[in-house]
Amino acid sequence: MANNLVIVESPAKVKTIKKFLGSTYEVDASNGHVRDLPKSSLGFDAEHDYEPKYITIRGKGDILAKLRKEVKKADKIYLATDPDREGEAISWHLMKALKLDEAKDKKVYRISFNEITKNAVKASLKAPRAIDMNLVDAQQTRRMLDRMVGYRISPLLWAKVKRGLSAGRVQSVALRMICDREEEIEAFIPEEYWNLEAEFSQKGSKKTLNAKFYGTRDEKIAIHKKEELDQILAALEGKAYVVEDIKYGERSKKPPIPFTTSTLQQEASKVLNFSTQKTMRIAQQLYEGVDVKGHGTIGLITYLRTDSTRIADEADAAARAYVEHTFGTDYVLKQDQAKKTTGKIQDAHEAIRPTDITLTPTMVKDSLQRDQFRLYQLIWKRFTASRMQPAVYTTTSVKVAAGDYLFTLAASKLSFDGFMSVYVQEDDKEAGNALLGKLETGDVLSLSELKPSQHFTQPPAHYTEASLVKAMEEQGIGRPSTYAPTITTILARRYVTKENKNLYMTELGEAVNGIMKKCFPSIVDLSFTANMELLLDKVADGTVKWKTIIENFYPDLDEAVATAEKTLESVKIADEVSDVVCDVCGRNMVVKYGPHGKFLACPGFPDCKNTKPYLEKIGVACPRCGKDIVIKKTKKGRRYYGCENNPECDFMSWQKPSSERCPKCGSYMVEKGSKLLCANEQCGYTTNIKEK
DNA sequence: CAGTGAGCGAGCTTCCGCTTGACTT
Repeated sequence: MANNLVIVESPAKVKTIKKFLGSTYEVDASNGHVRDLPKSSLGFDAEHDYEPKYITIRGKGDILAKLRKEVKKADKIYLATDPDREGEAISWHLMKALKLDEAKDKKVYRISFNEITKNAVKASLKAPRAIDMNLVDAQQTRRMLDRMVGYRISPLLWAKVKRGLSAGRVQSVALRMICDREEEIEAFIPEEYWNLEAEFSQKGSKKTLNAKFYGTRDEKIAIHKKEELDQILAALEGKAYVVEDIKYGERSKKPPIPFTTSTLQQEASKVLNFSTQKTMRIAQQLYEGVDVKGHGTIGLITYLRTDSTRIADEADAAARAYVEHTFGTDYVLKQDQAKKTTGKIQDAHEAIRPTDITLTPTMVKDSLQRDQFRLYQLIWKRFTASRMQPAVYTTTSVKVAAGDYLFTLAASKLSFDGFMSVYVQEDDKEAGNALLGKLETGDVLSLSELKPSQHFTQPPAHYTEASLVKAMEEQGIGRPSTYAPTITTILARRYVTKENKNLYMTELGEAVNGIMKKCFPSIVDLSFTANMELLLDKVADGTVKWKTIIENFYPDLDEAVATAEKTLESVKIADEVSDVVCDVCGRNMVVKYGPHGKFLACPGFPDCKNTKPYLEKIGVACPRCGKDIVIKKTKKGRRYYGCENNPECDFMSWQKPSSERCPKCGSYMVEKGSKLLCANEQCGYTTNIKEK
């Protein structure tokens, strides 16, 4: 009996695939890449043909050791890493690291499947092939270009700006996009404009109809100034509002397509207020498996890092059956509509969907933590909706004439909810006009009020994590596995800060972006990655040798770095000065960043090595001793409030103390959400925080 | 969701992409 070994990337797949293949197959995972360029050096020598040097990635030694043992026992080895550029390279590295190319007594195959279903996995075994070295070379090119950019430019930033900084093909462009947007916002000049609404009353109802000013019969008029508005208002004085034309129609709204990593991150940010990192952390938990009562431990969603909207045929059929059973035949998406959501041919993974649609959010609610439940519910609803019919609105658009002017009135009514019976997005919720009676041409409407309103055009919005991910995806920059980590990096380098949900560039970020644009304009050009991909495609199809690309790129980069080293002025970013005086030498202390966050240091370093913890005052006096209350953090990073006079005063509180006093017992009060609670539990007095 | 609270820390850093933990911002 043959002993077979199948190696995949993700350990979460192992159990499922083992179940498909039976006892003659051992299945194990590489946990991603196993070898890489060394962390401590460039990893290739420009003088010696750019031959890359690969070593085992730290922490992957044990995994390789285990794989070696299993290889020993096997006759046939199937390299079943993901069907994409990185996956092909992982297979090649595995072959090298496990010395499979030297084991003459064993057969080694490359197989691939792009969904974890029994059919797909079984079929892959029947179509084994050799490793595609062109594809591997494309990956090596990508890897080396990234290494060159990152490891040659970062040290320049250490020398010219500050230690620990970094630059890279992806992060530097992400930063650039944020900086460009901020420049647009600063350069924006708001323009005044006016809207004019006519509000009509409807017989026997409090509900009004609202028509928008359009212009004359011949042209649409935009109102820019108050004077223009006043002229129109004067002309409208005393005029009758007559229905001149009515059109009835139908409008449909398409169901959403299933989630990819990027759209999941965007929607989870919008609906659940999750950061990209949080979304991925919780999705990973759902993917790895949760103990669901009555089902044991099961993975609730498919793979979470994907750019495909493709759905396995089995899952599509199951979803249609579920929708038909639950909502009725009318609600099932017509077959031809669904085909349009099919992704590219070579996508490694399916869309993100529930593994079993019959496990409804309600059924698993008790087995999940709150955030797990909320994210699962979002994914479940989105996928279910994607297999459902469009929603249909009947629409009425009315032209209302008043003298020479025209108003337009649009009303719509949902006539078939379709997918919206499960999945409603924010922008679907806004209420429009609801037409109660029937209108006829010639009807005179009774005007209750003319409502002019002044507006100004708005600058583009700041990027949020979600909108940055969307923009990066549109530009082809970064991959599903790197969107969240890239944001974490530019935040960690303090190029960017996050306030509420918005990303703002810092002085440091602006300086680094300036250097990049000046010294490496082609690398921070938004089209750099797209051009790189075109070249990599040529390597993948065998028309260009990978070293040709490297040889054409590196000398130019080398020269640009050398020039910058010579000509670029050092940039000094001043530390933020605090009002805390150094008790050793009397200078004002400055804010520094250590591994645990901010701290205060003497600007005289290294002569004066005095440091103090950074304390942020909240402007509230300590209820016990009257000194300032400061924000502190526990070892675990949780925020609490304490007295700056600690340890003399031991006042501490989890909740934010308020300067208000309890009117009932005179004790101090704390804020909790929008409530103000008395800190004295026996008292129990609560009130709402006053609006300011 | 409930229970939960500290005093460090400034010189060898850095890339992207594949994967999962360890351990905080």
